[in-house]
Amino acid sequence: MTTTIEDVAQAAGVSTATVSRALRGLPNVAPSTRDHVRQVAEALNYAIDSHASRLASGRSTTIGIVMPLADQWFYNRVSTSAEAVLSAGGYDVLRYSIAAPEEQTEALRRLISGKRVDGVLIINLALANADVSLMAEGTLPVVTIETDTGKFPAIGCNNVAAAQTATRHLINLGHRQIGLISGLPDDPMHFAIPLEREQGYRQALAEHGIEVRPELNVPGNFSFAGGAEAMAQLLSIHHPPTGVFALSDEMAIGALKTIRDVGLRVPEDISVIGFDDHDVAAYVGLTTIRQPVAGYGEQAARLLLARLSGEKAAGESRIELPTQLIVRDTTGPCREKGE
Amino acid sequence: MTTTIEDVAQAAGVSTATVSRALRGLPNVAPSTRDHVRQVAEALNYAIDSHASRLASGRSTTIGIVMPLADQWFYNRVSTSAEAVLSAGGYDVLRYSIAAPEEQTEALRRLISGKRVDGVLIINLALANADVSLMAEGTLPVVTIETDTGKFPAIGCNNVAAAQTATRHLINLGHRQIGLISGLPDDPMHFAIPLEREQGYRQALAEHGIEVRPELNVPGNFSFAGGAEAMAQLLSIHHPPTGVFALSDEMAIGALKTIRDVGLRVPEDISVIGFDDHDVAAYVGLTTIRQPVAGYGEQAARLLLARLSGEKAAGESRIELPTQLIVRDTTGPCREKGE
DNA sequence: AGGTGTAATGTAAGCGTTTACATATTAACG
DNA sequence: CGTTAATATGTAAACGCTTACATTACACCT
Repeated sequence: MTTTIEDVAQAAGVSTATVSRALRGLPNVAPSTRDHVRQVAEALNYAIDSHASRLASGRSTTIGIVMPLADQWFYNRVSTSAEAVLSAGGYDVLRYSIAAPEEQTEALRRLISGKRVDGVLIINLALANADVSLMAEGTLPVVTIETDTGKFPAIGCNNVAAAQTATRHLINLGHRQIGLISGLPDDPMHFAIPLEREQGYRQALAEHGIEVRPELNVPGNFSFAGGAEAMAQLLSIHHPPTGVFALSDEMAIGALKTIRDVGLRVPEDISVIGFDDHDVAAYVGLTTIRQPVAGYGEQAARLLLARLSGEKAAGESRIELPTQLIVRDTTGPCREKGE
Repeated sequence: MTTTIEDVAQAAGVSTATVSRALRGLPNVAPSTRDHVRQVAEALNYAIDSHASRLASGRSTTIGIVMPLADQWFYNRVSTSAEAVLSAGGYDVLRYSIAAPEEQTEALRRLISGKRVDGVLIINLALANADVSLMAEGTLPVVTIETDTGKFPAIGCNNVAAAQTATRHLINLGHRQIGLISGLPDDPMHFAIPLEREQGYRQALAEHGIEVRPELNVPGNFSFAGGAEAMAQLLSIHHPPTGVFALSDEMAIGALKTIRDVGLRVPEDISVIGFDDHDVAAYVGLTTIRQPVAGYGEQAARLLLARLSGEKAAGESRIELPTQLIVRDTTGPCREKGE
C-alpha cells in the first residue's frame, strides 16, 4: 500500500495536477499551496514514482554510463567523477560494465531503444558501426570519452603525443634500448588507446633514428600482474632494455616489482615510466605521464548536462585535455655504455 | 518516432498481449508465433520500454547500490563485484555515491518510496533509524555490507578480531610502541569500521599489558595522503612508534612514503602493517590483513538475487567472511632495546 | 459596472506496457 | 460425433504520473 499522488492530493485537498506542480516547483502554484502540499507529501512519506513519471513525461532523469569492466582504476575514476557531476545535476546513473563486445551491443540496445535513459556516456569502447548508427538515429544526447566515433563529442587526450613524450624522456636520458609494455593484441574489446600509444612510442624512436626491435615490445594485461609478467619477459631477452615505458601505471608498478625481485635497481639499472598518474604513483615515486582522469569524467558529464538542458550541439567534435610528464624517481640516466 | 509494442503487434499480425508474451518467453505461445514475433521485433529494432513495463508489472529489474563516495579502492571493488553478479542475473544497477549524510536519506527515499528499484544493496553506511524503518516497512529486499542494522542480512568481516591480529603481529615481533593510523573522529558519515578496528588494536595491547599512549593514535583520511600526513605526525612525537598499524592499505602506503622520505628504513627502523590487501599491496611488499573485498560484493549480490527470486529470508543476520594476515616485507622484528 | 488579462486550480486524456479475463481453436476421449 | 480440457490468442483495464486545455477567481482598467 504505497502512497500515490492521488493520496497526497486528497490529503491536501487539491487535485493531482496541483500536487504534481507543487512538488516539482513549477510556476503558477500559490506559494501557500505549494508549502502545504509539500508538507502533506512529506508527512505521507511520498516520493514520485520515477517510472510513471518517465512514462508520462518522456524524461527519466537518468543517464547511462557504458564502459569496460570497472575494476580498473582508470575506469572507476572516470566514471565516478562523471557520476558526481551528473548526480549534482539531478540525474541518476545507470552503470553498465562491459566485459565482452556482445554485451556492449546488448547494453546499448537496452539503454537506447528501451528509452531507459535521457543520455549516454560512453567510456573507452570500440563501437561497431551498428552501435553508432543505433545511437545516431535517435535524438538522445551521447558524449564519449576516449572513444572516437566521428559522430559524438569526444573527450580524451592526445595519446600519440603523450606516449611520444614518455619515450622521448627515456631517450633524453640516454636510453636506446627501450622496452614497451603494451596492450594485448588479441583483446576482443579492441581498445584503441594501446595502439595510439604504441604509435607514439614508435614515432619517438623513429625521430631519433633508433632501430625498432620487435622483441622489445611485449604485450601485457592492463594490471599490476600483467606488467610484472611482461617485465619478466623483457628481462629474459638477449639484450634487455635499459628503459621501459609501460602503458599504464599499474603495469609500470608491476614491472618495478619484477625488476627488484631479480636484484636489479631502479633507476640505476633500469628506468621505468608509466602512464596515468595513478593515485599511488606519487607514493611509489613512479615517473609517469599524468592525464586528467577525473577531468575526463567531469567534462563529459558537463557536456552531457548542457545538451540535456537544450544546448545546441556545437562543433566540438573532439576535446583534448592536456597531459604532463611527471618526473619522479624511477627514471634516470642510462648507465650502459653506448654500443 | 520510436517503435512500440503496438507497432510490432500490427507488423506481426497479432495482439499486443501476444507480443508481450512472446518476447518474454512466457508459456502458452505457439513456438511458430513466438519466433515470428521475435523476428519482427528484431527487424523493427524494438526494445521494451522499461519504464512502461515497470509501471504495468511492478518489477523494474533494477537494483540500487548505495554507498560512500566511490573513489576509494575498497568501495569500488565491492560495488563492481556486486554489479557483475547482479548484471549476470539480469538486473541493471543504479549507483548512488553518498558524500554527506543528508544525501544518504535523500537517496534512500528516492530509491525506496520512489519504487525505482526491486532491491537495495547498502555498502558501509551508518544508517539512521529513520532510514532503517523506511526500508523495513516495505517488502523491498535489502542486503547490507559492513553495515549493521539488526534488520537486514549483513555481510562483512570481524573487524575487531582482524585488527587484533594485525596488532598482535606487531607485538609478536617485539614492538611495544605501536602507532595507529585510524579514522577521522569527526567524520560526518560516522563510519563504524574504524571504531571497530581501533577496538581490536586496544584489545591486543591490553592482552599484552601494553600501556595505551593516546598520542600514538592519530586520525587520518582513508587515503594515501591521509596516511602520509598521519605518519608525519607520528614521527614528530616524543617517543615515536617502532611499529604502525594503518587501518587501510592506502594509508599504510602513504605512511611508508613519509617514513622513507625522512631517511628511515622499513622494516628495520619502523614496521608497517595495513588492512585490505589492496591490489597494489603485493607490489609494494606491504604486510597487511587481507579481507575478501570482492567476496563481499558477490555474496551480497547473490543473497539479494535469492531474495528477489522469492527465497524466504533465512536467519542469517550476519555473515562474517574470513580475514587473513599476509606477511610481506614491511614488518620485521623490533630493533629497539626494551626500556 | 462591464470587460480583460493573469494567476491558480481542476479535468481528463494519454504515456507503453502487463495481465486478468474472455474467447476461439484444437486435441482427446467415450 | 458431441463433450471436455487444454492451448493459443485477443480485449481491455489498470499502473501512477504529466500536461494540454478548460475553468474559476481576482485585480485592474476604462
